[in-house]
Amino acid sequence: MVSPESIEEKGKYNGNRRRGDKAKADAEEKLKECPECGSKNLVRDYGKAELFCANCGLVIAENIVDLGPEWRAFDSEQASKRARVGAPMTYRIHDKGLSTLVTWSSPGQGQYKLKKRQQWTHIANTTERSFIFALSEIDRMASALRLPINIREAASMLYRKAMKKHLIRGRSIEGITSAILYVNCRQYGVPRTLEEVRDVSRVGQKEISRAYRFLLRELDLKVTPASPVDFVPRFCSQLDLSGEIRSKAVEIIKKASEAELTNGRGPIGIAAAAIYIAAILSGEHRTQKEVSDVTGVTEVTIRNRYKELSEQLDIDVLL
DNA sequence: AAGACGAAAGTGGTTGA
DNA sequence: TCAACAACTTTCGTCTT
Repeated sequence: MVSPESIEEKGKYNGNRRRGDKAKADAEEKLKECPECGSKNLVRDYGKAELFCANCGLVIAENIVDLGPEWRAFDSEQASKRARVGAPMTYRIHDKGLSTLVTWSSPGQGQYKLKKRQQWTHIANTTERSFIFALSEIDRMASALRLPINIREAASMLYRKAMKKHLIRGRSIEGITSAILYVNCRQYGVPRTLEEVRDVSRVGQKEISRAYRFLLRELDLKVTPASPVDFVPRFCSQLDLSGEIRSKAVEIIKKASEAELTNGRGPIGIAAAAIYIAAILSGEHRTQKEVSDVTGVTEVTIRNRYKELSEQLDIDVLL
């Protein structure tokens, strides 16, 4: 599931932790998985100072201490060399580069070369600018979607790849970055719905799906269809439902897929219906509207799925 | 008044000639 | 490229609690 690149990146990140933090690190070792859903996808959000599960969204700890980067920068030069996602630094480097280039051109070289050089720097300037913007957008959206760091890194790398293949020109950065996050969430088994991505994006759903299909085609990415099970923990958490209901819903989904009731159906609708049924069976009733609001599928679809499931799996749903 | 139900028409994406 | 198609949505009237 995890791409080789991100393992390398992670290794770098965890590799040389400062010694003084050993105690803190030990404390963190104990919290390796989510007590709610058992997922190991825990994310630290230093902005909000909390530790939460990327899978179900459960906040595990608040007011955690920011360990900071594992390196220390003693001056800006070092900082720019050591930072891995250094948008502001790149600005600074670029500034430097520009002025150097201009002073190099002596009067004797003529106007043509100077003009060429300016054109070149202009292009470098704008592509770099948009790249910086793309990275900051990836980070902003990933933050809003509460995605783990490995997905953010994978997203930056995918963007870089798209840039190398010249797929960005003439397309909106927002569309591409949104689509990239959508892809990566799926590849890492923590799928977000298209609506969820759209809500944190600055472009509409239509543009995101267009960019999504475009990327799949051009980079021939393989994205396995999302499983309904992947959505269950997060939806249950958002509906404030217990772990008992979560496992019941998963059980229903498994039976449904064995009975081939999931073929051709949208995974989110299946998840929604399974959760709806599980909640009723466990006496923690949620209305179709409540489930609909969280999952983004309509009540009609929940009804249709839940009818199919309850009838064909012989589940008696007594209200 | 709120929730559940289902019919009917509309939408957007996929598929196959 | 176009039309058929399945899944899903929108809308709305009706029934139940």
